[in-house]
Amino acid sequence: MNYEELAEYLFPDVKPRSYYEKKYPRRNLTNQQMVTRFAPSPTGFVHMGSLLTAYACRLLATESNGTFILRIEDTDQKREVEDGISGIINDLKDYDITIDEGPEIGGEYGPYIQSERKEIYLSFVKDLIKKGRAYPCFCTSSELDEIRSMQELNKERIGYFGSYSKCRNLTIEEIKEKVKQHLPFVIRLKSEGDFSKQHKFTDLVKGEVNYYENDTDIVILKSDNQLPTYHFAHAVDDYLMGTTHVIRGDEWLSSLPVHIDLFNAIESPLPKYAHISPIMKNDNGTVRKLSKRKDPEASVKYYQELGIPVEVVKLYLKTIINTNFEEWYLKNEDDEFKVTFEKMPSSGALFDVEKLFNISKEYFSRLTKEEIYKSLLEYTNKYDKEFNELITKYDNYTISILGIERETEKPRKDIKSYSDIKKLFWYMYDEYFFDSNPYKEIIWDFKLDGIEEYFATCYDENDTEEVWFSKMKEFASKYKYTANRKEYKENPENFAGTFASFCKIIRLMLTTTNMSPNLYDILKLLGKDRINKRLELFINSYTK
RNA sequence: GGCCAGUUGGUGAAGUGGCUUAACACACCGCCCUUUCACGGCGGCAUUCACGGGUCCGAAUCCCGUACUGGUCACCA
Repeated sequence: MNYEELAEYLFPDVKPRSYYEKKYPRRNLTNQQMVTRFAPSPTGFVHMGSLLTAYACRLLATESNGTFILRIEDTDQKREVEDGISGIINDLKDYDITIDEGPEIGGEYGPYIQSERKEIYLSFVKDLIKKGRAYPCFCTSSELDEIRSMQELNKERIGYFGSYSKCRNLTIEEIKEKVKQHLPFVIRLKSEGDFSKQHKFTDLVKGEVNYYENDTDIVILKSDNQLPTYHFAHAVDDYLMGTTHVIRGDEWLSSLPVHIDLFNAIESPLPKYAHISPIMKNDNGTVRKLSKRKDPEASVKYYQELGIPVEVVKLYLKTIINTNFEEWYLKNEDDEFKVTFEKMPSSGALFDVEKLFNISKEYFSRLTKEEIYKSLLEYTNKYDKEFNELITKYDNYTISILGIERETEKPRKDIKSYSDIKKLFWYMYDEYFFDSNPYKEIIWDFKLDGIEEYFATCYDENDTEEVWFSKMKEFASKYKYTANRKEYKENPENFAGTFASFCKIIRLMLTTTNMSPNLYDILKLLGKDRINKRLELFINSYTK
C-alpha cells in the first residue's frame, strides 16, 4: 500500500510535522528543571482532587526552577460547560497557584487549549499514516459492539486488535470508495505491540509496576470533529510542550501501555510519570473517591464560602501531597519544604475535614486581631453583607472582640473560619442579641440569687482583672458559692455551687452560652449599658 | 470477568530484615493545671501491621497463595 498517497488523500492541506517541530523547539533545561502541567477538561469547577494535582505540579516546578503549564483538554465538546476555562483559571488564581504558560497568558508552546491545536494533531496523524503507523477505520458502533460481544462470549480480551482490526486491511481503493460515500471514519493507531510481552515500568509514586505491551489499535482521531482522543493529544502535546513530568491521577495508570505505545509511535521520548492517588471519602461505611457531584466538600468554592483561608487549604493539601509534611511543619514555621515524589501517598487518603479544621484553628491562633478583622471585612463583604455592615459600624469594638486572648503566648484556638466569627461572637452585638428571645434555649437549673445585687453593688468596670476577680469571689461567697473545689466535692450540700457555677450564670446571661471567652474581657467590652439591658431581660425571663 | 494497583489504630501515617514491647499528628477518653471560658501539661487508645503459609537465628518489612478495596477495559477525559 502506498501510505504516502493515502496520507495525502485523507489530509491534503496539512502542514508537515517538521513545521511544528521547528515552531516548538526543545526546551533548554538543566537536569533539575521540571516542566509540569495541569490538564483539566472544562467540565465545571475545580475540585479538591484536581487542585491537589495542580498544586503539586506548581510546587515541583517552582522548586526546580522549572515551568508549570495549564492546558485545557476540551476535545470532548459534549461535556463542556459554559465559562469552564475561565472558571478553572479563576479557581487557580483564588488559590494563588500561578501559571507560567497557559490560556490567557500565553507562552512559546501555545495555544494551550486543545481545540485550538487541531491542525497540530492532524499533522501528526498525517505523519503517522505516511509511516504506515495509522489508518482510517470505518467500523460503526454497532459493528464494534458486535466485536465486543463476540469477544465476551469467547472470554477473550476486549478491544480492536489482531484479527479483529479489520479496517487495517482495507486497500486504498476501498478507502477512497468509502470516503466518497461520505462514510464517517476515525483514525486508529496501527499498534506494533505484543500483548504477551511483559515489562517493568518505574512510576515515580507507585514504584515498579508491571504491564503488558499494548496491541490494540486505539482511536487517535475522532470521526465527528476530527479532534484527537485524550491519549493521542497527551502524547503530542507533552512531546511538543516538552513536559518532563506528567503528574496525574492514578486512574490513568492502566492506560500507561497505550501511552507508551503512542510516544514510541510518534518517536518521542517518554516523560516521567507520577500517578497520584485520589482523595477518598467514607460514605456510610463504603470508601469511594471524593465526588464532584455528590460531595459539597469536594468543591473548592465550599471552603471559600465557609471562610477557610486559602493558606489553610493549601497547608492541608500539602499534608496529603507529601506524607512527611505535617511533621516537618510542626518544627519549621516557614515554607521551605521540598516536595518529593517518594513521599506522595501510594494509596488513596480519606479526606479528613477535622484535620483541616485543626490546621485552620492553629492558623487563626497565630494571626493578629487586625489581620483577622481585615480578612473578615473582605469575607463578609462577599458572603454576609448584614454582618459586614455591623462590623463596619462597630469597627474598633469588633477588633477588640477579636483581640480577646489573642496575641499572647497561649492564644485561644476557637476560630476555624471567617464564618465562625459570627457564630462565636454574635451575642456581642445588641442588634443580634435582642433580635429574638435569646434565653429560650437555657435550662434554668440554677437560682438567680445575688446576680442583680452583684451588678448593682459590686461590679466596677474600672477594676483590673485581678481586683475584679477577688471582689467577685468575695461577693459570691456571701451567697454560698465556693472557690474551693475540693471542699465543694466533699460537701456539695453546704454550697449553692462552685464559683464556676456563679460565673456560668453571668456568662449565660450575657452570651447565652457557657463557652464564651474570658468573662472579664466580655464584661469590659460589653460595658455597663449593654450589661444592664441584658440583666433586666434575664431576670424577667427567669420569673416568667 | 480479564488486567493493574493497594491493604499498619476511629483518621492521616512513620517504618525499606534486628535500634519497634510499632514514631508523630488529628480525633476521642482520663487526670492535672486553673479565680471563669479557654490554653497548656501528662497519660490512655494496634500484644500487633488484612488473612494463611513459607524463607530466615530473626519479618510490618522478602516470597507464594487467599480475601477485601480501588482503578481500568469508550470515537470520556
